[in-house]
Amino acid sequence: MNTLVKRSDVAKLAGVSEATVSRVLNNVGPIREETKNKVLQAAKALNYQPNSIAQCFARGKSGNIGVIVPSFPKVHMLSTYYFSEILSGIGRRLGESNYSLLLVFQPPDQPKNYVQLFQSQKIDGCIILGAKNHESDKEALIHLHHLDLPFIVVNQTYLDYPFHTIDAEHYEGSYKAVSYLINKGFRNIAFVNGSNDFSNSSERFAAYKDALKKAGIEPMENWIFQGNYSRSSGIKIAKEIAPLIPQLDAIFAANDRMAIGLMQGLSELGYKVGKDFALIGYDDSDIASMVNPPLTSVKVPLFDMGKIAAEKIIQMLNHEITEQIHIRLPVTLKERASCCKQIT
Amino acid sequence: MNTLVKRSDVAKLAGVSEATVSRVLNNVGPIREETKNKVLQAAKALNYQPNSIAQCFARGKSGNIGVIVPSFPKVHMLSTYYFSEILSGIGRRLGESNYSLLLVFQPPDQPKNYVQLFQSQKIDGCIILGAKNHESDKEALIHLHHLDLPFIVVNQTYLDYPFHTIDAEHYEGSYKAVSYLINKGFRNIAFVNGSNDFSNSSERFAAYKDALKKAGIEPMENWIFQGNYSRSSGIKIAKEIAPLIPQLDAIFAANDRMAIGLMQGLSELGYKVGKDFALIGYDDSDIASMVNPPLTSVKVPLFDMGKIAAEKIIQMLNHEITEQIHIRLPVTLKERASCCKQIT
DNA sequence: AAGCATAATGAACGCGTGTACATTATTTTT
DNA sequence: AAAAATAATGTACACGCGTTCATTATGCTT
Repeated sequence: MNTLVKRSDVAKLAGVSEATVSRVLNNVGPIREETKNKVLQAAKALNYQPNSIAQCFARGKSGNIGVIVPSFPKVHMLSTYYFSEILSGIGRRLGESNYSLLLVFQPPDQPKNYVQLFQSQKIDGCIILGAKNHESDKEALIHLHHLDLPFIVVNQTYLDYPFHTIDAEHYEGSYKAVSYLINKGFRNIAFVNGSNDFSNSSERFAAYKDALKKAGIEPMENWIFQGNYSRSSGIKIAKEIAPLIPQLDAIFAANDRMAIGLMQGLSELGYKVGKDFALIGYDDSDIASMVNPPLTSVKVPLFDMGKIAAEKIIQMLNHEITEQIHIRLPVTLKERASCCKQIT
Repeated sequence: MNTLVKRSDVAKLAGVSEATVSRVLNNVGPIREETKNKVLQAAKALNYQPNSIAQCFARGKSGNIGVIVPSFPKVHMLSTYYFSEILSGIGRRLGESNYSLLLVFQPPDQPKNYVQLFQSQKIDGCIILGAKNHESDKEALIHLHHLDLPFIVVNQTYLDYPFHTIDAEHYEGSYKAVSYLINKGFRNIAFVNGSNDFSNSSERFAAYKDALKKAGIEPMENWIFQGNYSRSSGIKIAKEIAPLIPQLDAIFAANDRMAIGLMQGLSELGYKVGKDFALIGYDDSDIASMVNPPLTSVKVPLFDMGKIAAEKIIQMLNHEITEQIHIRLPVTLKERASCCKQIT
């Protein structure tokens, strides 16, 4: 890789001007077939590869889509089914495009400044994962929005702001989950939610209450718990929930990791899923089918959400989008053995 | 984001030349304190952000480190503890540097050409994950190596080639695992390996045989199975292995996913881990502690491997590395309940 | 065959930065 | 105080490409 082949080399070999080389390679303007062949042949002979940076510089675009991954203390965000699936989806779509995927790990405890990424021209657009309802997060997004920068938020809905978002029907999903339990004959259903920083959580909570009420069941204040979407929080809550088990039929957890934490925690205390209580998780992550009994869960099309997010960002960069994007994908209930408790 | 602030704007406001602005911001050459302050103030006032692309262009470097993620049909590679942990480690280290992380998903079935990424100046160096022993993979790496391009291979060792590699002590890890089983009194130990495309697999296999022989046990040809590191392959192999269970004490699986597949498959056939046979996995992924019984596993410092890979690539780009890198990190055995079978 | 429209190509420049070299201001040396 | 050394700043250009504008070749009309 001593001296890279550049456009001028190709031009010289082909016996044409640099402009012609550029035109041939970019397919612009009318070109005589013969010239075209000469150029292509020369480019091939020299194994010419346009300098991406120079192209970007000349075009005034980076050709990169930034994907912002949040960071939480002690957790490797990517090692979470949720994020990795979305990221895979994004990668799949971008792989089919000419854009590159710039992975940006949001440093913890630092004020978020996505605008800088645009100002420095590092990215042309960005996809934001794991945004919270915090003021600081919202401000960062508002800042982007005010500058009319192309970005899209995945799996987080902001009611008060017209951001472009891709989300899933978490209200419906949770409603389905709880209704499913009710239809199975369970009536005493606890709810273990994740952090309220995410709109997902609020939606799930609302649906939980509504589904119960619809069935004529009054939600019980002390049957509602709050974890942080981690397995350990599920284990912790298991201890609080255990004394209530005699009265409880079922538990609805806001994600699979917490559900598994509950399973494990309660199991240690002598309560078995599918026997002493039913359990339903959320996300339908890979682990749902690995535990015993397998976990009934609400399947969220995370991969597709990533794909669509990438798709939409590309469209935005092509100015093919005029209206606000607010896509919500449907979710489905994946039945497994964790809800098989016999009603007594 | 109408018109971006550029160096000339800062120079004008500060009343100095552009070169001086550049010098102040890059900390080169002697600068009068007063001038420095003027420039910094002007830059701040205008909220100046250097154009990253222009910088890269001028410097002749992209400032990107490419991370190559392989793709296999039907699997989202990232959603695998293995890859996501390594990637997180890489991200952590790069986040502390000035390099950006360009995530490159290797399209399936396409001839690999990493050189192109360098020729187009998209990346300055790269970290390759999931490389195989296939000719095509090796050729791609040899090509890189011949051109003296900075790259490092993670978790794959090539004996015949002087590539830079970061790996873990998989021979020792497997030896430990098998010896552990033997020390616990198990003597009839089956081995379920993953694809032979990976050096990891060969190492594990060799250690399995050696550990047995060391204990005076002759490895049995028909107690050796081959999966592909997926859970479904574990489930499939469970059917083959079931008839042997009466004679078998224990199974050593080359990764956790297959181990869990075995657990599930054998469980369906009536054989319980920790009762009818002992089971030990590999990777110590998050799922190991989620299953029941929890899976004893060999813990591989994937996150650290990623961190070190990034560290080394940065050093290579700084020309701080002269000798071949061939790091192998130690692994440890993580004991859990899956090896508690009572010897009869 | 002259005139004109259009196709095909070349020449020249800008993109925003880093930096080598030239120039001027300041300090040190004698 | 003059000369020399050094600090501080400015000028000019390169980096490799896309692209506008100018120019030349070709084909078509009358």
